[in-house]
Amino acid sequence: MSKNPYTNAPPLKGPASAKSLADKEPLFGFLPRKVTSQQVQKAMKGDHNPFTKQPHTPQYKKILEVRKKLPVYAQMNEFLKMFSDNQVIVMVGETGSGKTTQIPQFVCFSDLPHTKGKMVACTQPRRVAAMSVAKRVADEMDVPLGKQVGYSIRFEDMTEPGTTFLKYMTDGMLLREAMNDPNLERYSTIILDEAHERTLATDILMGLLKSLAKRRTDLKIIVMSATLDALKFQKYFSLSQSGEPAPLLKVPGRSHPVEVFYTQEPEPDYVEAAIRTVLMIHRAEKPGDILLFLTGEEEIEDACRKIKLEADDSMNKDPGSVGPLVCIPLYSSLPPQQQQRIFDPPPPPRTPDGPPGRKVVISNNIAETSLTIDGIVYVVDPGFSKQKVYNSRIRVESLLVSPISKASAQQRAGRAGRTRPGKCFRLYTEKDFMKELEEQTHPEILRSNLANTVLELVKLGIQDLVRFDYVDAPAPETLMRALELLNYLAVLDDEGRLTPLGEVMAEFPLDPQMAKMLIVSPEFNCSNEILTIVAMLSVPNVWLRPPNQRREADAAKALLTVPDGDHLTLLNVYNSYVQNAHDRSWAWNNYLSQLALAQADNVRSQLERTMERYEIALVSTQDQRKLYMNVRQALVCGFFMQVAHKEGEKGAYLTVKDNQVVSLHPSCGLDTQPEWVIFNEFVLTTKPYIRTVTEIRPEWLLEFASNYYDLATFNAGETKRALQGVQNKRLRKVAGVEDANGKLERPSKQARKGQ
DNA sequence: GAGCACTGC
Repeated sequence: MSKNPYTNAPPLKGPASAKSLADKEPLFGFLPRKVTSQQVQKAMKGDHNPFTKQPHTPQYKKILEVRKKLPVYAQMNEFLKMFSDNQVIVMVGETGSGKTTQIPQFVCFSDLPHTKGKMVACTQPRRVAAMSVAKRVADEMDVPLGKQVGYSIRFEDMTEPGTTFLKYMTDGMLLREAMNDPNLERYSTIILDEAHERTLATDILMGLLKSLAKRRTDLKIIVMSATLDALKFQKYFSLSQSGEPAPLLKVPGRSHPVEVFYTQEPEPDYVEAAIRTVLMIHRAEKPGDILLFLTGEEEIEDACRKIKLEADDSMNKDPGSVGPLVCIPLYSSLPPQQQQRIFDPPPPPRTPDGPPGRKVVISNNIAETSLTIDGIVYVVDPGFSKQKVYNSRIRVESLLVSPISKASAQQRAGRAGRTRPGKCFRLYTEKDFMKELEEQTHPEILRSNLANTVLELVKLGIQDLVRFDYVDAPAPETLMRALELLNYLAVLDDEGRLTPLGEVMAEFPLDPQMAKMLIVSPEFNCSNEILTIVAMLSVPNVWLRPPNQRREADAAKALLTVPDGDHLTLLNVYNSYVQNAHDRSWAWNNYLSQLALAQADNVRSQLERTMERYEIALVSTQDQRKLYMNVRQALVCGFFMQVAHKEGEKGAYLTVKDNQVVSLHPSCGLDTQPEWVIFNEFVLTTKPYIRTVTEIRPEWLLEFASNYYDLATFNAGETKRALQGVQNKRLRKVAGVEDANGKLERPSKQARKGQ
């Protein structure tokens, strides 16, 4: 009251009064990791920032009052005691408990990282979360974002070395850091948040931290999770000899009750049932917005149209009792401006005293974790989502509509209770919920191609991949497949150690095939172009195709298409974008996503910086015909395991060695059906397709990937016969050379010879 | 002649 909060110098009244000591040294008497909640609360109450010693801004105390109401705040003492006594803690807290914002701050007060030149890290699975939580916590701690509190995500490091002591970051970013600093020396405490999501990066980090905890007994670890699968983490992090599980701190959530309804019988058509349920809610339930979960873009857009039609119809028939309804689709490939529509208020009644309007958001899983929509009172949950599955036999990741887990269903229901009590309509029976749904969604590590992960693990110094202490161990076959790929790419030697090439490859945030072709591309005088292609392949689809302008979009695409292959088309698109000065309207007029192109630009410069660091030259070839030839050869050096051979005349292709029957994807721009093609992606939709396809010559396979194209390892068949013919011709041509097999590790000489 | 669950480096 007596002090002007805007003054910089606090008035010092009595020379040695307790008050002035608290101002000058708010953390006086704090013993690292032995701090009590009384001490912390006293320091928080003071007029000066305990970490900067600056006077607090006026809003600080207002925010503090809000923080005090969070459930986790009441457990500060319990937490600090547990933090003092243990190296590893597991915490569970439902949404609204405040754990993500408060626990890292409690840790800072106890750990005092700034006094020892260390940091507290808190990981998040998503970039937006890392950014927005850091901003909130900076406000709460009354410091500018990027100073004492900061965040670190790909493309953006909002931290100040020497100043930042609380850092929010993506899990992938911490994993990257671990590759160059296996002991994570700069951190005194590491908090893994949202561990229940079981992202690949969080799973690997848990394994690393478990072993690091034994080497660095000074490192504290906190695993935070939303659901009740805490016991698994507690047992996993049981570090003591006695095998006692890590201690658990439970924090209650703060949300409103949600009443759950099930169907009496299983629904044969969940989309139809979902539409019916939404309309039923609209007619019969009190005001409040609806969230409907479906699986993909097409399903969502389709349902939107049908609901709109039916709702308009029913309002026109019965304007006295049915209000207007707006349908808002939500999925990530929507332009941001359209995604913003989910925050629009519901429509007003048609007449001043008519029935109120309602908003229904129809979303895929993005609304389950990544985005929260306030005002949702009703959730309609058909119980399905698209999930990634990995088939190690044919090395293909695909998306499959599958039943969700119980944990997912609970998360979805919870979306109805964020602002007031709500209702959740599950379009399956209670018996199915109890008996058929898995407890948890399978962790990503069990559903992915692990080529990249294995490369990361080897780079992290893990020698025995099979015996690495995974929270959930992947199938040995999946690991073998990954090792096989890395071996053919010459990333690993026969002892499973990184080759010098592998060392460099691991530095690139790319799949191994792409990293390989980028690194060898200077040998083909086209690293400038391969860099562009790699960047374009690393971002979402750049082609826009609005449903009512398909013909125009296809025509625009045809103008940019290079008939030799889709990879070269991507190169052409990027170059045209740059020639047109990165112009937004140029992109728009050509039915291209400016957002994706800008992202490609960003990725390209990041990769270029890494190339510079490892002195990988950026070179090009002037003659376009020669250039395209060189680019296609470089593609072979990375993607020789993704080749298909035309069989017969009907347009069927057979993938090399795996012998999968595939077709060229309709988006493919090739003007003929070449005998040999290299592809970026195998997609399994209505049938198996290969996407982003470029013509190659079979002799390049024998020349640049002789290990893989050792014909003795091929099953008899059309592909082998064709390759045999090419090989015989080559042998005749280079008569006098005893061994025509090139060395995979040294494509350079082979390549130069070919020019 | 068909997509594109979502993240992350």
